[in-house]
Amino acid sequence: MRALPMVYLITIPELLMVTNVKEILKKNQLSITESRRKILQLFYNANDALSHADIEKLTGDDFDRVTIYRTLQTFVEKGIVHTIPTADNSVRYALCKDNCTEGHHHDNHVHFLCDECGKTYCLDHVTIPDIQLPKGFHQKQTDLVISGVCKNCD
Amino acid sequence: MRALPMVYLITIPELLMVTNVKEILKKNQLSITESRRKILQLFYNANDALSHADIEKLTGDDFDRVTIYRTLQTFVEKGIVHTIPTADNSVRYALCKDNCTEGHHHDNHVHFLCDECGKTYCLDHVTIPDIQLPKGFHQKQTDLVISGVCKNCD
DNA sequence: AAAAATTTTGCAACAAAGTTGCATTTTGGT
DNA sequence: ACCAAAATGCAACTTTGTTGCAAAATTTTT
Ligand SMILES: [Mn+2]
Ligand SMILES: [Mn+2]
Ligand SMILES: [Zn+2]
Ligand SMILES: [Zn+2]
Repeated sequence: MRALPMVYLITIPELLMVTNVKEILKKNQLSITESRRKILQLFYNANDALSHADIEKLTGDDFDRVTIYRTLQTFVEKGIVHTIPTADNSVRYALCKDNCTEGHHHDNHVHFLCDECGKTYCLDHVTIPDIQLPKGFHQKQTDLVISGVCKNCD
Repeated sequence: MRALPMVYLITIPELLMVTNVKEILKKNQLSITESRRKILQLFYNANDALSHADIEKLTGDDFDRVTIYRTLQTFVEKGIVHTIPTADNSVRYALCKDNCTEGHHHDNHVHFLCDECGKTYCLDHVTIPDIQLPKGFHQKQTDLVISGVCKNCD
């Protein structure tokens, strides 16, 4: 009989992670509530963007739908997460990695949507090129979303 | 008393325009119905993109909401109009000017959304630059939407 | 540590947006 | 004019998002 493969179970001390999230909330002058802690933690655990529906599923019935809407809105306002518009009309949210501040986002990176697995990626190192607009048009925000097949579904 | 300003009223013969729209429907192997004719005509009259809500207002209660949804869906499938994703999660539709065919769109131009007047422009002459994606990612569709202040609201 | 002030949450009610099934009407072809 | 196929209208339903307000939780003050 062959030996079973060795499995290393690494447990990350929750206290550390929670503290981390707490610090971020404090830094942004937000009161520490269960919903904000848990939802922000979800973003740190996920490696892709989350929709409102995703969060609703992941949190079960811990929180009311309205609370999730308001929490996401707050995070966007504070520059903690940014929104990603999609062609199918369902906004996703992802952590801001650039130093975004209250009311001012700097996430000028490209977003990728996989048609296969549905994942939304922040391509943090792919920046949006400058676009020359016709006379009279003044640019404030630019969203570049590419869809196709991701590296996992390749 | 000053003379009133001269007003030139130009009436465009409806028959001509309708025929034009009819031809486009025929070319796309779609049966000529009142809703398709009227909605397609709306797009030819408008110089900016239209949302489902816009069309609902413009057509009054001529058609059911569901018919408008289905008509737009058909137009998109046939390559007559293309969708424009927006940050506020409301899809707009605009005529395809490139030679798009059934199931294959080629509208790789930039879209502009005015924060002031809410208009959506197809910047047909501003093309989306090529984006170099990380290994393993395969590009199918690209949407570049810029928001700000348009030339009219400047 | 307790009380007061402020903020956040959950609930209910509502509005807007979109989908589906099916009977009726309209369209295109003979 | 007739028939088959396609499109429409209607009803019912789901999903998504918003608002007001009382209750609960958090922060600040004492
Ligand atoms: Mn991003
Ligand atoms: Mn366009
Ligand atoms: Zn994928
Ligand atoms: Zn404008």
